[in-house]
Amino acid sequence: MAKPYHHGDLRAALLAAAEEIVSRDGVAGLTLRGVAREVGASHAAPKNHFDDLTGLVSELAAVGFNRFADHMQAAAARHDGAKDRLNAIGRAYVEFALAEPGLFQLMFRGERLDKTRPALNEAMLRAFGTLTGSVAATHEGDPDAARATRAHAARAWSMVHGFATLLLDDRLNPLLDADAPRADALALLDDMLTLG
Amino acid sequence: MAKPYHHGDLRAALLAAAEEIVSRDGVAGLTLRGVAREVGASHAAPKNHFDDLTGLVSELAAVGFNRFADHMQAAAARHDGAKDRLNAIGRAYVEFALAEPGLFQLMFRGERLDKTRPALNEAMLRAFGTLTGSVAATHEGDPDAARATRAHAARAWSMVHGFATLLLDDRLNPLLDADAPRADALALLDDMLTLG
DNA sequence: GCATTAAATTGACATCGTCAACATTGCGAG
DNA sequence: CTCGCAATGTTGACGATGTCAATTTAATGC
Repeated sequence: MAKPYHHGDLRAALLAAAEEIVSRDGVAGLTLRGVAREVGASHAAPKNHFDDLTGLVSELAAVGFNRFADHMQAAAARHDGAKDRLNAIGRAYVEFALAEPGLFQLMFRGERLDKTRPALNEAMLRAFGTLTGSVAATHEGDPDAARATRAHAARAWSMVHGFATLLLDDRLNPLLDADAPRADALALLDDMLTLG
Repeated sequence: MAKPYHHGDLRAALLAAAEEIVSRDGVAGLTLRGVAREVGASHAAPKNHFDDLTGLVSELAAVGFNRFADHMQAAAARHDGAKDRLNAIGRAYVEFALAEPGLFQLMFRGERLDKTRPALNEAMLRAFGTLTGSVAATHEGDPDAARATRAHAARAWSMVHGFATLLLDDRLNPLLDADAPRADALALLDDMLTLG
């Protein structure tokens, strides 16, 4: 699908422009007319490919979640053992948020996200599935695994997500080295993950 | 300050209306003209008390953070022992987010927040101070307390914040009982906090 | 009592999302 | 091959929003 016609592939161009804008101006700077302007199209052009702003944001979020899942899976593949893998995934979670803060925030901006869109729903399942699946692997052979697994998954997920979120919002500064907050954040994350 | 004149106390009325709107329509429904309309003032009336939308949001966030701090401190006061207190604060953190989802999300919407406003800055310090301070209390007498305390604080904070955030965004549903997700969430939180 | 200053209103402007009407292009049926 | 149709894009309009400048109204201080 999405063969060239008038423009070439306007849909892809719009998505690329949207990502560029989000990375440059943050999620608040993302506007339907802005992306259209950036690719030299008319202000209502996006309507044909995405229905409205929610549609564009949701499709871009889907792209983000797929890249997010890729990043975590690649990190997991580089480690052996259930526990090491889980920690690697957690680190990848935060690394992604730091590498693409605008995109990450967009992916978790609930108000302008239509999670029923197939692309987004599927990408979310993929991303979160790699995380929770990795937790389940640390409970192999556990008799009453269900409850403990659930709690562990929720804790690991909440921990890295909260850390990433607070970090991007400059809320952890009181806990970080003022000279190199970015690098210190990853050191702090490692301390958290290996805390016992 | 803020004695009555034309309206009575328009500043307080605007803040109350803003909170009402946020709680009813969510943070996306909060608009300068909307709050002015709600109190029967002209559309530019808020400009005199808050400079712009960022100002209004920041002042409302300050109110929220103070209430947030109160809620956590009250919960802490109801328990004895450093560890019980910390868990109680964590529960209060999530309870607050569930009780006032709109306000909580507004308080953590970085883009429209001016953290240099004295009221907001002070309220944030108060809220986060009770949490991190409570963590420090669990490390009394620890020789090399500094590093471990920092990691514990970051972990506790990230955990409850991530949990609250994911919960409000309907992202934890795969882990929750579909029949009573709200109640199950608090049970899951308790499992997380007492995990070992 | 009066002037100064704070508080509030009015009107305007640019931008945004969205919609309806219209134009253009590409594609396939005959 | 061509002609009609549906997919793509464009234009113009509407209401809503944030913000600003100019103006009016009321309270406060001397």
